[in-house]
Amino acid sequence: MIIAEVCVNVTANNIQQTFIYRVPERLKFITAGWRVDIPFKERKVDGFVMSVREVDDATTFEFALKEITDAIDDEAWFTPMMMRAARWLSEFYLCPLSQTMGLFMPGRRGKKISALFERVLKLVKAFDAKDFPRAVAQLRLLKLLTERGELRTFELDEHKISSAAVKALIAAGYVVEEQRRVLRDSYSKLRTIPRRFELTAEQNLAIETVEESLTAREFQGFLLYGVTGSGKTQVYIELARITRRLGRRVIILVPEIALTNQAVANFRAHFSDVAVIHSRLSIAERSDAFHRIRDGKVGIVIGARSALFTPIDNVGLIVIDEEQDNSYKQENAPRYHARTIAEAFARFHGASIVFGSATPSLETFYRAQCGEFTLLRMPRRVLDNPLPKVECVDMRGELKAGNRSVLSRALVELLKRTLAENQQAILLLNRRGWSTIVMCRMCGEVAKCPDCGLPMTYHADGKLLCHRCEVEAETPEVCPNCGSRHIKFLGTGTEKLERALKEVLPKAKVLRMDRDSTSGKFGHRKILEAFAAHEYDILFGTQMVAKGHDISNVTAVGVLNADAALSFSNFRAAENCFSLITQAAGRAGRADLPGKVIVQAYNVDAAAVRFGCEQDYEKFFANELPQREEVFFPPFCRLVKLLIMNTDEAKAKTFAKEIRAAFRAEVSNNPSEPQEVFGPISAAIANLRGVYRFVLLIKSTNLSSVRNFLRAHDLHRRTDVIIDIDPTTTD
DNA sequence: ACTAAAGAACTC
DNA sequence: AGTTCTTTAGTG
Repeated sequence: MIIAEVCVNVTANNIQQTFIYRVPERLKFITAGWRVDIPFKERKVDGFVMSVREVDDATTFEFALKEITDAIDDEAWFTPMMMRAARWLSEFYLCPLSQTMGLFMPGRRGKKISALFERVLKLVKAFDAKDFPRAVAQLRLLKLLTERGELRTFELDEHKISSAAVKALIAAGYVVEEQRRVLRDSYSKLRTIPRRFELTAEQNLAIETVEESLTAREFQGFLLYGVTGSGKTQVYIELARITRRLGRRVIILVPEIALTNQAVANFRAHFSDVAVIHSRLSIAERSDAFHRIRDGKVGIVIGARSALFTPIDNVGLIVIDEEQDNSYKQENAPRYHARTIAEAFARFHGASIVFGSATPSLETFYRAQCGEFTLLRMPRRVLDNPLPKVECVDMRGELKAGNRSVLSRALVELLKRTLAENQQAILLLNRRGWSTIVMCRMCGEVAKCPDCGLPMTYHADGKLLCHRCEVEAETPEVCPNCGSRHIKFLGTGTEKLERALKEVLPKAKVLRMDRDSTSGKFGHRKILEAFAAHEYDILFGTQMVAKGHDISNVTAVGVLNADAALSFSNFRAAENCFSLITQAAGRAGRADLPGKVIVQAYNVDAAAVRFGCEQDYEKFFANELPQREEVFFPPFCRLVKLLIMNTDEAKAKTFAKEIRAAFRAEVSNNPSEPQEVFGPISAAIANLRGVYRFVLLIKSTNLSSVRNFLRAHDLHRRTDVIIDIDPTTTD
């Protein structure tokens, strides 16, 4: 009798074990990695075969075995490496195996994705044109086929060839029709012209250093710390070339879908076997990319964090570009960090991993400083382009001088000068919408999201929108609290900025880029292409205008409300603020034109703003690191956030306190291995649709001891506790 | 004593 | 998660 160990694909925290099913004779081809249909309790669900083994017919189990109903695909979906990775993820993040296996599928549910086929006509017999004196259409087809070798049937219409003509030629034996699988790839035409630059000495040194490790085929980590415009992409491309030459594969990760275009275009200029993976591809398209990867037809996979979860094997190099970017963290279950996983995968493969950034995360730079990773410095821009000049404007001073606009006088001046010289500008304002707060002038009541309590943003369409949970509401005409009609719209978002720009610079062509203006798979691309083609003078929007792209005619950059991030009670606030200023400033003057940047802030003395304007990461790091040590936060510990939920506020709080007490009692806190637990405090969303939420924050230098504690108390199997390992926020 | 509702247990 | 089994609260 053949039995299979099956991971049942139902999302439930309390199912953490696998189940045994009998494999019927007709399905005995099934091996580990197959997706199958199975009965589960009184339901029909899908599952993943983790292993298969033969047992004696007389073997009995304490439970009655059920039979696998059917196989889903035509081959095993999961490779051994995918299953190993899923197992590791499930252990590391304490989440169900079904959830982490699900990461490796194009769609969450175990549905077979149908392949797309096209019909192709081919010439198989020589012909004599004289034999077709009246059959003009037939002759046209024969000539086309001679020219091109083959013709796809959907092209017949445009050549005015009827199906009758085709039929006649097939019957006469000149032409055959074949079916061929089409692999959908909407990025297939995207590429740039390869630009060959002389590599700088620093680039060469970085490449040579990593090359040694690539050749050794052993795990090693590198931090490529290069200022904006220092040519990191060129280094990635050369490293990919070396890796491919060694017969191994490459994964390139970028933080956001919007950044894949640029990366794909750059790599396609040098490599023909590039696949793109990200969550906005259609399931079919992603499935076809999987197919090409599984067949070994892909050497380089580029994409956002989900590009880690493909059937790729023999990986020699993983690159994490802009490694400090918080979008690498998945905020819903499974709550993984792509940087952490990439490192683990690189160890599995014996691959080199390169973390790239102009503003590395404190964690990664610290690890490099401690010698865990090799630090590769590129402190100069390519072609000796200078870093842009940054001027910091104190907005309190503007207010005193009577300027109540969002745009400082210096910035308006800079924009006018830039446009007069026929150059372009980028403005960053990290809030979308019209105004960020809607408040009653009489009683101070602020419009808040009914679901999560976050102040709602007023949008130009007249609606209120919650930016955390997307809830929409009508704008009140009278205050719901006191009935007053005096309602104020405070704070500035990108929509209001648009009007301000049009008032000050009526002739300028301005283009807004934020989540609202970039819907669709290629929304970002269209905007960036139009701006790069100089159809617009000023590109303005949220942080997506600051990320990664390289437009050579941009000489001016403005960062509005640069210190806004500092008002968040997040231990990473300073880091985020610093990095945003530096990244935005880096967009200016990348070619032969020098750049000028204006940073507008209220809190101009804050270290993050000061060092951001100096674009001096190492000074910022030296200033920030001791502060982190003092308050015992990463990189000096790991964080584990527990979110405890209950409709009864007191019950939630009491349970949280019980966990805290148990932790203090059971987990050692010797000085060599400090571990602490804080809370319970009310979560940022203190009440979500009637459910109270409290946070316990565990700080530890030993993650596995925390994991053991959580497992011992079955906290990972509960539905009223969310475990977030390495969270990005602490509330 | 009986019923409805909330909680716990189970799924090969 | 979804289903069933078990305990508890509510009713007169």
